[in-house]
Amino acid sequence: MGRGKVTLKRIENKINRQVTFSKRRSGLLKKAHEISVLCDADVALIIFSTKGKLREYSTDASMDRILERYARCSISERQLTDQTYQEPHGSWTFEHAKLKSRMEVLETTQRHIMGEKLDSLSMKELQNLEQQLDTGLRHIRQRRNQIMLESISVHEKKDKELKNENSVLSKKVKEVEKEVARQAPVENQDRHSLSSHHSDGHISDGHQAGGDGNPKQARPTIVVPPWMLQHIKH
Amino acid sequence: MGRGKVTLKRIENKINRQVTFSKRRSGLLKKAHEISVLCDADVALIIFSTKGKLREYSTDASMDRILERYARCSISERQLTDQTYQEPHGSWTFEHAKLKSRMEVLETTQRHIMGEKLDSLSMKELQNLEQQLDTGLRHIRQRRNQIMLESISVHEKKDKELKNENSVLSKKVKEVEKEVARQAPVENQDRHSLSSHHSDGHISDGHQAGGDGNPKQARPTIVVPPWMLQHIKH
DNA sequence: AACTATTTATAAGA
DNA sequence: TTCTTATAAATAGTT
Repeated sequence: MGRGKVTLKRIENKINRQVTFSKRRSGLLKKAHEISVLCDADVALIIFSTKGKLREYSTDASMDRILERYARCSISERQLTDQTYQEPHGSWTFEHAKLKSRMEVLETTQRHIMGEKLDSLSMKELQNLEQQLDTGLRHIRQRRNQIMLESISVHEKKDKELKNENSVLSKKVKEVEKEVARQAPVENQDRHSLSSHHSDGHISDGHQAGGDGNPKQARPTIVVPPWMLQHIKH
Repeated sequence: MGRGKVTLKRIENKINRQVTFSKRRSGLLKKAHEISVLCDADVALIIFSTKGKLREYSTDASMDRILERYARCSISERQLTDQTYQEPHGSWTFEHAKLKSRMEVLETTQRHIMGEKLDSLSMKELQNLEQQLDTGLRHIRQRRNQIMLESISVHEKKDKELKNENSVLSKKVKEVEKEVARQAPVENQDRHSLSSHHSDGHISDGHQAGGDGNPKQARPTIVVPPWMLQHIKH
């Protein structure tokens, strides 16, 4: 639309470029406004000249609103397609809006995961969700199981140590009693009752750890409830 | 530029508006690209249709860069021109930080839910998580099941309708054939082969819907795979 | 999705 | 920048 055809290439003549820019810019702004009004569309247009001068148009002059809306859209799009999404540097309203919308997405997902607001999901989405949760749950159960088994084994070890200590102490007590009985055999019944009290104070799990008896036989039976075992797969 | 002049007013006819929007949108995008290339300008254009569909253009496809640049400009502009310019409520840096930390929490939870980074969780936390997930998963499966059953019942209904239609059509065809055979019993074999071709063209799922045969008997057996049933609890 | 009569945008010139 | 004008481009209405 002009006396010559245009080729899509940077206009090298500086003056010419400046003139064309000025003309086209107003044309573009006008058309942006037109489509906005005629077709009831939300439009945002930002133009920087080579020299950095800014001109803008936005439907209802609400640039912020439209940019926020854009942020929401572009974020949710990215979330769907780009798993390696990273926050860019630099912060301002737009970043804030993006952050906000990203959080909304996260919150919605969280809801879905907890089994709320499922009506909006398609069957395919539900299936994906289910599979992810199933996998996650399996990992969690594995991990919990591992922790429990570790805890059990720690307790067993401690138990064993305590038993050994106990048996050593028992032996010592017996020896001491023997010694005492040898050195002062008089007033027998009084001493006896005293030593039996001592014995009660010992650490003991209710059965007599005999002398140097094999501790393997003394290990307590720990019952693992069936629900703890039902997810062990390896 | 068209057969009629445009008046700057919302196009009331919906179809018309949609068509005009589509045309003008591509025109606008083209012109945005042209000014960007011809005049070496930085342009960002965002267009939302009435229905919320987004189309965008930005120089070098770097929308974020341009929007950031816009933000810088627009903020410094506001600060220069608007003496009453205020940071939005408290420092928004603070707001931003709060938002960010909240999001980190959400993201961590999400991770945990997906069965990642579980090492930092205690057994109690794992147990809670497990229970929540289990409940959520149950809801999700219930919902998916519901959707599937609904879909199945819709299909069954459609199927039944089609069968009925089919049987009606079959009856009609037979009657027509009888009529034809009665009115022109000559050249028997030719007519016969013709009518049998007709029959082949009929809508049919492979079994002959006999006359006024009971459609209930004709209903196909829909096999529900076991994995679809395993979570039905009511 | 094409076509085409018109309107609109704009390149070149002043 | 602005005005003019010839011409290219866009597009409204139509098929």
